[in-house]
Amino acid sequence: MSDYEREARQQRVKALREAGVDPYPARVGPHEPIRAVLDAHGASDGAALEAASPEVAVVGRIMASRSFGKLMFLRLQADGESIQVSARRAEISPELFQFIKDLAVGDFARVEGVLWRTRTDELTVDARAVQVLAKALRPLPEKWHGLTDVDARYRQRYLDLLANEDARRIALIRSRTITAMRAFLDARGFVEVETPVLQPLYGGAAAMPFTTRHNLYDQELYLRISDELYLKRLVVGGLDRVYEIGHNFRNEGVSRKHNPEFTMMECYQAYADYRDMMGLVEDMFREIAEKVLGTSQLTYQGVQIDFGKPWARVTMRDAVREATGIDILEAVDLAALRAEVERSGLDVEDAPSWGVLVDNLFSETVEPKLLEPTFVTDHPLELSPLAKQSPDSPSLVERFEPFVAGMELGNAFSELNDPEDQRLRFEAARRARAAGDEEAHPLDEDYVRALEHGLPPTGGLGIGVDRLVMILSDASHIREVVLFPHLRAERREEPH
RNA sequence: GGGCGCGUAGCUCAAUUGGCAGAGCAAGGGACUCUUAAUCCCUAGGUUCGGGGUUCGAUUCCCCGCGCGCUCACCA
Repeated sequence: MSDYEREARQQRVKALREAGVDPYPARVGPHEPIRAVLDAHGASDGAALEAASPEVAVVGRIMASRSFGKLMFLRLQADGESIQVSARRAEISPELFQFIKDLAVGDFARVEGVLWRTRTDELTVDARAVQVLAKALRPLPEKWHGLTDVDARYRQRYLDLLANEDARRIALIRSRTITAMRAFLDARGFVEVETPVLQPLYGGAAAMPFTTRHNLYDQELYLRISDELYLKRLVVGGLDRVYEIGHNFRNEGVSRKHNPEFTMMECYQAYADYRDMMGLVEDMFREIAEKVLGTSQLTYQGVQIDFGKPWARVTMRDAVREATGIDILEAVDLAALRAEVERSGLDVEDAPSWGVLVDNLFSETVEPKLLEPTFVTDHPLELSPLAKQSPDSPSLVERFEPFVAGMELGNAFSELNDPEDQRLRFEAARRARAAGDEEAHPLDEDYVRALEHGLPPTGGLGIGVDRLVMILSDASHIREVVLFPHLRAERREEPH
């Protein structure tokens, strides 16, 4: 590939070295944040600055450069803040002036100088001394179209962050969201823990795992698809309120809402049930939105969302009945439900079991309409091997999923703590597995043993953090909220 | 995995019916003491994603491959 520009930049680096200047020095001279300079002098007018001639030193990346012969302007940017720098031939030596001229857009520098205001009243540091901090060998993206190539934006996120304000905004919203989530849980007495990512047996969700191996123990391992079973073991152990924010890995499709590696917050609260967890979600989302955005009201992809109000609550049965006229508790087995679906003329994919058919009905007729924050409750038992059976209906469990803007943001239930029931559920899943359902939950003997020692009644909740950040940042694709999303392997560029 | 679309200079994009591959920005040289996408002159920069085919001639048409996007399926 052609590297005309790169060679020119390498020449500059070489010239600096030959002149005895380290282009990548180990020490940065004294300086203050650009924000501090703006705060201290942003209100001073030109006359006041001229009288005081305040001296400042700032550091940053050179984002723009405009030269007028004996005068030049640079824009220095650091940590999202920027300030203009000037160099005036009349004020400094010819050597220093040339040195500044030889700096390139993309380079890092420290500038000591005197504050003044230009004719356009812009606060500007007039350089008196300049230290090169790091030379760039490749250029920044084009300055006003920015970087729009989607693939490049994800593969070289650093360029995206430099060129596109929105990328930075989303990264900061993500950080503040997680900070606010921690603060919320910490304040309620939840203990943050870390459980294994490498698991000898995966569980806690219905999904295909990534597999790996530990050489020394000659052991097959899985990257976790969920941390649920470990967190509940901790509740058995007396950590009554625990949570973990971490990555789960699911060896499945990639879509607007799915990244194979994603961030999940799971929390478990002893002596609580799924209704308590609904209250927790309402409080948590309201508090996070207020902390991150300053308001509980927001717009996601044109949809108005208000986390200040209580969420709508609807059972899966009522939601499906309202959308289709079919009562899933009247059509109690697969044959009956199939007949109902057929009679209704709905375009719903057939399924191998009653529970899956209910889920298909729900996904296709209800889910896209759930724009307002809504808890959908009481799912088929068969789809929920870790949730407690509903006292009102043997075919349902105490479970809910929070939906916002048609997107499922999590999952929660009253945790199944009856070890014998748990064993039966696992065995049912094992039969489904034997019948070809690759995603059926594997039997975890050690987990059943833990339940046998006693798990108190416990409410559990998982929240898809990436999707929550999508909602809060109005991002349409999960890749926008993951700094380095999963991509196909790149063909390696030839080394230079 | 299926369908549709896209791939041209470092970046953002053009290129008539199939007829000399271009512009802006960035880069190099020059002019310029008030710019904010500065302006002006000059220069350089291309395996048109890769391979094959049709044709006198392919960025353009066809086939295969690669990559990316959208979408469907999958993902409770």
